[in-house]
Amino acid sequence: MDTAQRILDVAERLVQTQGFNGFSYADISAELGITKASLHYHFATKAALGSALITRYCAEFRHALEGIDVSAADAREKLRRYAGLYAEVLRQHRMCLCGMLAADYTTLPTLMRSGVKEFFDLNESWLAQIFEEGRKQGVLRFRGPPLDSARLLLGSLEGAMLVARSYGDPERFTSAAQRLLAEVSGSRKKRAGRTDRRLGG
Amino acid sequence: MDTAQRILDVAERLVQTQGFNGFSYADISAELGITKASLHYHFATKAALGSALITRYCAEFRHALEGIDVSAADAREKLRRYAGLYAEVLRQHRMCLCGMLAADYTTLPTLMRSGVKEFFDLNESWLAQIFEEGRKQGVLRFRGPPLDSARLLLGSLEGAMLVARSYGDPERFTSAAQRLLAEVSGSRKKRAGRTDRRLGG
DNA sequence: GACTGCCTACCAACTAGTAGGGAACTTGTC
DNA sequence: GACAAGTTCCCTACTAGTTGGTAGGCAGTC
Repeated sequence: MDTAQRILDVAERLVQTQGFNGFSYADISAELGITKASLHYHFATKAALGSALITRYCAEFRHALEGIDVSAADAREKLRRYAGLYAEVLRQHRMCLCGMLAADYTTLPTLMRSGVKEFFDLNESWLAQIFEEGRKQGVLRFRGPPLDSARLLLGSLEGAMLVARSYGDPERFTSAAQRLLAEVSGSRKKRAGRTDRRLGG
Repeated sequence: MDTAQRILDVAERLVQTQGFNGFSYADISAELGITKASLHYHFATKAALGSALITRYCAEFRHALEGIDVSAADAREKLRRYAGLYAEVLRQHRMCLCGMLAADYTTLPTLMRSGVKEFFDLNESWLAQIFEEGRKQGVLRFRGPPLDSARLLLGSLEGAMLVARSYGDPERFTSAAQRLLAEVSGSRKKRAGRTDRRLGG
């Protein structure tokens, strides 16, 4: 039905798997059985398509974060669910859209660049809020300002995804994410042999 | 003088800043004042150029790691110097070559793919060794197998680079790296207000 | 009659890669 | 020292295919 959405769906997957310079209008055209000219009708330029991609991704992510906010028990659980969001993306053999675009950053049109930063800002401020909340509640123990922890977690998850995807091994990610959450949230309990509940499960 | 090396120098910078699909032979040609045909004389295909890039990068990195091995005092200092390697790359507004190629991974020729994994393997095994050594010496305290810590550190540094580069802010990286090293090496000392010695300084 | 959503048929610029030639240097032979 | 043969390294000129993008038309719908 909604052609614009179907175009975005395909383009999103292509960016997340091949990068912004790794696909062309012809790829989308072939997959959707629609001409390139029609693609240009919906998204005049590749830059416009890219910007629309970021806008939609940000909105969806914001929505997911709100979902976590209302349903997760405490800050620790929220962080686990947050990491689960990434795990789910990786399970589809994809990289985070904006993580991928961060790699292509210097070749991106200006509008897209600011979109990528907005995504990171969104994530950082949400995470910082969770860290602050967790500290107040006594569930999370960490050094320094909440924003520092937020940035560390965001960057580390993006990087863990990046490497894990090269090995085609999501387990690399989940294992790193679990350990990371433990470190960054100040969990000091002995967990001999015990495996944490699966991320996002 | 050595044209092949100059080609590799330019190509390396282009990959590290724009990605493997973000530059062409024409870019190198223009910068070096040499024709595309001459480029093809030295590196028959773009795949061959890419593979040579990885091989050289791995060799240089291996050399740098050996340098750290012989000159750094203890495991903790080695990790600091290791992070300093990344900080130096970022200071040149570049991404780690193989971190960048990890983003382009699915579009890469097979030979390059295995090269990227070899780079990560090299780093992981070196780091794992350092963690093991540090644990034995009692300088490093961490949970689980050394290889897990190695993977966590590698991925996190790559990710911190990726994000910091988008903001054009190396401080984002160094700050995350310091915190990361503290967490991952089990440093529990109070460091109120104190700023760690600059990474790689 | 205007708008939507698609089409055919283009375009110039660029992509990696090839064919073939020529100047400069090195090497072996007399 | 002279000469030929080979090698190295670059050139001009070209290819087929792809890139993002455009012009203009046409059927259906409001």
